[in-house]
Amino acid sequence: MTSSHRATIGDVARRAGVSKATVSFAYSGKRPVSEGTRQRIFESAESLGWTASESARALASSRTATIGLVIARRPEIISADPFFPRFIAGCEAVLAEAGMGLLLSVVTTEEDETAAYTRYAAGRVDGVILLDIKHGDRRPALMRALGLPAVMLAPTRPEPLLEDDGMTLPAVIAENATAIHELVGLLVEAGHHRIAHVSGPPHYVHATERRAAFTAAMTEHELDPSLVIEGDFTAASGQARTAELLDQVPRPTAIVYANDVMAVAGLSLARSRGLRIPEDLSLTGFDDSDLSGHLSPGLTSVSTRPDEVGATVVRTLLEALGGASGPVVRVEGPTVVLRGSIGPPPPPV
Amino acid sequence: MTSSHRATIGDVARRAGVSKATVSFAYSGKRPVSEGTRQRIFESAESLGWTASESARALASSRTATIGLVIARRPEIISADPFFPRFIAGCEAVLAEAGMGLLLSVVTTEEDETAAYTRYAAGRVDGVILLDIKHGDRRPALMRALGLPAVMLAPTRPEPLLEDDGMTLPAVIAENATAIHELVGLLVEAGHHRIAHVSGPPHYVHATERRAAFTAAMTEHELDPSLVIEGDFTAASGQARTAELLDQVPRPTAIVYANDVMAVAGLSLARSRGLRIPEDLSLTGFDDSDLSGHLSPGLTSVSTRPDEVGATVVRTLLEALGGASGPVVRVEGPTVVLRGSIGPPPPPV
DNA sequence: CTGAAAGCGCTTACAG
DNA sequence: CTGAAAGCGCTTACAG
Repeated sequence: MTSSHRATIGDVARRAGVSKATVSFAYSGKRPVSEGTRQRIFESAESLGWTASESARALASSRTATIGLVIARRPEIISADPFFPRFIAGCEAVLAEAGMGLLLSVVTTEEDETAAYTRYAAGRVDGVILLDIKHGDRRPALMRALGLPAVMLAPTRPEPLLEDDGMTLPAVIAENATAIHELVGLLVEAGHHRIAHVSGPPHYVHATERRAAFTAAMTEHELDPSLVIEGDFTAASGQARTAELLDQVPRPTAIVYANDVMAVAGLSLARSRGLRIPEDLSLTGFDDSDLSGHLSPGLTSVSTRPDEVGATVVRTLLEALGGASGPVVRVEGPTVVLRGSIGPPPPPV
Repeated sequence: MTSSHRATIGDVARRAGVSKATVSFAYSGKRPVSEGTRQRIFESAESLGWTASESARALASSRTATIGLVIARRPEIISADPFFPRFIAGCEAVLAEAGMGLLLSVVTTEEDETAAYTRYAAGRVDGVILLDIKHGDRRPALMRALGLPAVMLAPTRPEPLLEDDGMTLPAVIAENATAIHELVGLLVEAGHHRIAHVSGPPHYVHATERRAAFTAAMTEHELDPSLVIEGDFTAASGQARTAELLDQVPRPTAIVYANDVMAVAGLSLARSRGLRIPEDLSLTGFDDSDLSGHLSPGLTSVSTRPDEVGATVVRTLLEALGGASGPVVRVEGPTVVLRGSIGPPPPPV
């Protein structure tokens, strides 16, 4: 209140009658400070409304207290995916506790993606989170070139991501295969034989993992595993691929979708063709969006706990920044959420 | 390549045979630099792989080149709202061009919200974007207390947001009323009389604006404007409120929802009760989510161009940071997207 | 058109 | 338990 400008550590030190170093140590705890001195410092800081300048701290300590996240998807697809907001909320919970922040970019081209990481590497973040890992993903190499610490989230440790020298990036593994196996098992148990899968885009590791799990599960049950058709996670593809499947003779009695949006679009299309859900057709989604639980009937889906995943990813990154070498953490698998969209198949004609 | 550590402006200056000042000016353009010198500087920088440290730049120039966005909603609701990802993408487009970044927080309590803004104010951002303005919103006062420049996005300039001294925050106005009027007009034209509205939570200015527009439009057409029922933007409320409306005798022949998710949940419920869309019931949403266009039938909705809104908001904030005083920018209103979910009402019984 | 130097507000060895 | 001082890597008056 004495000055119209923002207080600095010097103002606090002067008012408390100590050195700037002592003020700094009182807050960081990196050196013991006597109780009385601490009190005076905190009081001075409070009455001056002082908080340390993050810019100055960043320059002096070479730590930005910020991590970066670059999402490389079309905005429409992000908005259809309940994963991101929950994931980010999970990240934030851990970051806020550590007094850190999240720098976010949404990009659509590889060029913009590289530009974003490059800007991040210019002293903007301490490390980054790599999502949506692709087969042969170029980002691990880019991270190394930029000297940017990173942790990746992937359904399995993808072999092509091993770096040149054999070192691997820290990773959080969140597998999806088990849930797909469970879904197929439930449908088989209910009596289904012709089960189809609408997959995600094959360049994503998580999409091919779900697809491979579907094929494996069908094979295990000695059913035809070839009813797989490629979607791209959009509502448009859910609608179009479902139309193709429903045109087949005989048509599938159940469809396992790689995400909820495609499933909801498919469900709507099936209904518009006069099919009853689940009497004529069973459907399952993936991601457990808020909408799925409140459709009529509800959409059976898979909850992936994105908030826990986000929290774990950030914790892993912070450990890696702290010097822990290449930890690989596995988070608990997703769980199936059973709702009214599945039932026994219709009686054969 | 000569050193294993990151190059600094000093390294570049030495290699190019100039002073650090000249390197700085060659990049900022704030002082003329001869063409030959520029070339040598850029070459030196490139061969050293130098980019200016953002931390140092921030400290020296008192500009963080970062803006902040705090979203105070439950993650489930964010994920149901196609607005945010597109809005953020729109922000990014402008920010990236300016070499700036976006710091994002997702919070659920007022306490965490305040904490987030407080951290931002500690030299983390140059300014913030205020979304989801509420009646009597406390944030303008908070921004002033923290000395944090801000721009707000609101459907109208809300009077309670005038600051104490009569100064107002810069604002971007994106009104929704016109589109609601249009929707009601379309339904009336098709022959509907009993039209209901499922609103958003009344503390939001944008929710009450849509609601008020509905009431006004109904009154204009000399129809009963009282069929308004309060939702909260979640699928659950869309389902529950629709159930209540369908239980009324006589029941409404058309429902105008304040967002798409509620409309989709409502549509699904109506169908599960054996109602045909649009023969028995017409429905409209708001936001134009990717899903809406690919349901069968499609959901008539309102496109709000969130990307343009985001870009405009950022431009307005950057102008304000540049010294322009309290600009108020109006962005083009949203447009109705007509799809199969509306038609003539069923013949009276 | 260019340079030498102060300064941004912290952190952290060094010294006591 | 505490202080004086150097240093983080830039930007920007001041001077020529």
